[in-house]
Amino acid sequence: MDLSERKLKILQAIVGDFIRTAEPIGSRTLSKKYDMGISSATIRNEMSDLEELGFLSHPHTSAGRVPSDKAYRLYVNSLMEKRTLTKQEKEFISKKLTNNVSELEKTIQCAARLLSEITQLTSFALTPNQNEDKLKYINILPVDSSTVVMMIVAESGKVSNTTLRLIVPYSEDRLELLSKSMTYYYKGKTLSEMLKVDIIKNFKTDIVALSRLAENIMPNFLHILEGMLDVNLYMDGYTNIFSFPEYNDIVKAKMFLEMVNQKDIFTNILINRDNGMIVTIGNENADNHMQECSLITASYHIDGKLLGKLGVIGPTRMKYDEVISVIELMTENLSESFKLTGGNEENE
Amino acid sequence: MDLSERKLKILQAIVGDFIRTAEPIGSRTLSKKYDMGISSATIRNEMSDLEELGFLSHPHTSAGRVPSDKAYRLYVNSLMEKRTLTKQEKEFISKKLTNNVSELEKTIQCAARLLSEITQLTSFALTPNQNEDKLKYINILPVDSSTVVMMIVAESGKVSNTTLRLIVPYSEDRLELLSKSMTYYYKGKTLSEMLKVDIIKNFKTDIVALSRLAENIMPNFLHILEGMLDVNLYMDGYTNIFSFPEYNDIVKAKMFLEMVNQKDIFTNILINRDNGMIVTIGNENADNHMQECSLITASYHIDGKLLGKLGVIGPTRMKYDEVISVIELMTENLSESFKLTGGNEENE
DNA sequence: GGTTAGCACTCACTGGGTGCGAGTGCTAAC
DNA sequence: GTTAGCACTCGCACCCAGTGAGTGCTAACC
Repeated sequence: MDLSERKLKILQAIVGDFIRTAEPIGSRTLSKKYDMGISSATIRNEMSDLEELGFLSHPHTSAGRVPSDKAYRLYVNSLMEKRTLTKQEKEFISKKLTNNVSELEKTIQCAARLLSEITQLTSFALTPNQNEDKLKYINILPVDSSTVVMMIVAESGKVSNTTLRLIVPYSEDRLELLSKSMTYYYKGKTLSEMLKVDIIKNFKTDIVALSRLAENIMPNFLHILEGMLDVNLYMDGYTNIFSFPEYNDIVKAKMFLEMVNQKDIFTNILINRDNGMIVTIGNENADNHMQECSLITASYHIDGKLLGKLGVIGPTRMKYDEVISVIELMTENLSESFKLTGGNEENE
Repeated sequence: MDLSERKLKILQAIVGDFIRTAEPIGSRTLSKKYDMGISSATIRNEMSDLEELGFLSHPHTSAGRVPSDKAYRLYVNSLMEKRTLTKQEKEFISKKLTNNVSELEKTIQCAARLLSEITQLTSFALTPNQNEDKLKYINILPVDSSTVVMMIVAESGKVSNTTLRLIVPYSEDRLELLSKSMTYYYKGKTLSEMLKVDIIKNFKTDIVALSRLAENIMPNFLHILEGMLDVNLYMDGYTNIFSFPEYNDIVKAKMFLEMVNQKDIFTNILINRDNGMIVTIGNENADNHMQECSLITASYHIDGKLLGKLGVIGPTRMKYDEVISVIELMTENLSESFKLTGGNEENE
């Protein structure tokens, strides 16, 4: 199954050209464009072999050849020359990303936008999964006679707060006691562990005096915890798909847009993907509606722990070399900037 | 310029039919479908008059008539019968909206989704403009030796917090003093007033002992304030546009999607619109790319003060009666539920 | 045996031609 | 003022032939 040097060269030329032009590549075109020292007839024979091996296909008898998913896979794995970004490009990216780094969610959103601008594809960024994040403290502060703010601070620096209107009376002392007790009780537990414990029951028995207040607050507490565990998906560049001639078909464009707009499904696919740089091409994607797309994701981390994801989705005919390099650089930049500034972030 | 009863009836029939079918309406079709007691020839004469008056137009000589923007305007203003929603529909909407009312942003996001589901159009919801919201208090809390959480609470109940990494040392006392001083200084000022004051300068002179700490915190403070003033735009149902045959043209679909995806521009258009139920049809829209669209917005309020907006955008051929009724009901519901639960919200 | 020139063949695409049908505008009669 | 009748218009679907890019095969060449 090892291909000859010449076959590889031909395949590389076809994939490269097709990525650029979206037109099926003919043998004569190839022989004229690249001086390989062989005639179009010879190229035809080689192409025929490559087709038999599953690397190329024919839209119809009298058309040129089109690379298959298998060909793209070979291209990505070994034929493709990794694109090294210029210093300007690198600086541009890191400048844009470190600009307003003080807010995690906004930086991630900004990364998605930047990625779609550079690659001209549909991009997405997933905020970190906070499952393993541990509780630092809980603070309940008075706002007015019936309103309090509940604030949950995690070790990563993530903060969540919610304004609650209470139906039972409270005093500042009691609020403070409740905050302290809850902090004492949960400190060091991960957020998902906290969700699993039957909080209300435990509190009822432990701190009887506060039970009514606690009963009022606890359901909200659970709700906030759930909100903290949610990952957010930011997407950008939906309409970039229109610049690909293969999506000039209204039905195809519609299907693509409907797919990427089903955020719940899409988020799930992303969450369940392995970490690191992952490229899945066409039929390698499990999802039915993604059989004509390639999905590239990479993960970034915060203090080496919480993992979020960043990537693009587009037609299988995409500039893999460029896109991979850009995503690589961006995830590095993100991880770096989150490490340096620590938890300097605004939460949701 | 007053139209005869008969002309109005014909016009109403044409607009109604065209909204349903998207097909130009012919005189014979009309005479067969509606028993008006006049022949197709008479209808043709009336149609010809209506065309001269600018209410109808001809795609080409041998096609039926299509309503103009002027006709839609007349239809919306006087011909249309207001659609009264059934009890089931009303209950469905209010149930969906009050479901997770504890979080303002999420409720608004949910409203946008619901609206696009019901109307099958592209919907949007704008979070309230917080310009007039006044400061309640500022609280800066320690997280670890170099990290603090800054929390800004507004009178409406809106809370914003940001984790800051400080480069100067601090003590709990100093943080508390700074919080108290800032609160004292800004309490009762609106958020936009706070932005305008040269905060750093004032603080340098007022509280000399804390100047270094304040200097470190102030730029972030400004940044958070700006974030609190930002309105958020939630949109949903982008791909609904594909269900309209007039957008089967890939160029049109692309233009529409690119327009609504330019969130900055779109947000601006929405912010600058009058409050209350506003319908702009086709060329009544100032924006160039909206000449073939109708935009319907209504505003909801919170405690009778902060105004947000909710609405839809779609082809001029839309079910105005139904859409207007739904939006009306939803804004009422939103205003109501925000009033009842007060500031029971989670901020961003 | 690999390589190449030559040639017949395939097939999408384009553009002109045609018939159909829905609909109009006009006219003359009611 | 209303209506029937009729010529006319024009988009649309369909057919058909010409074009051109590209293939597959064969026979000759190195």
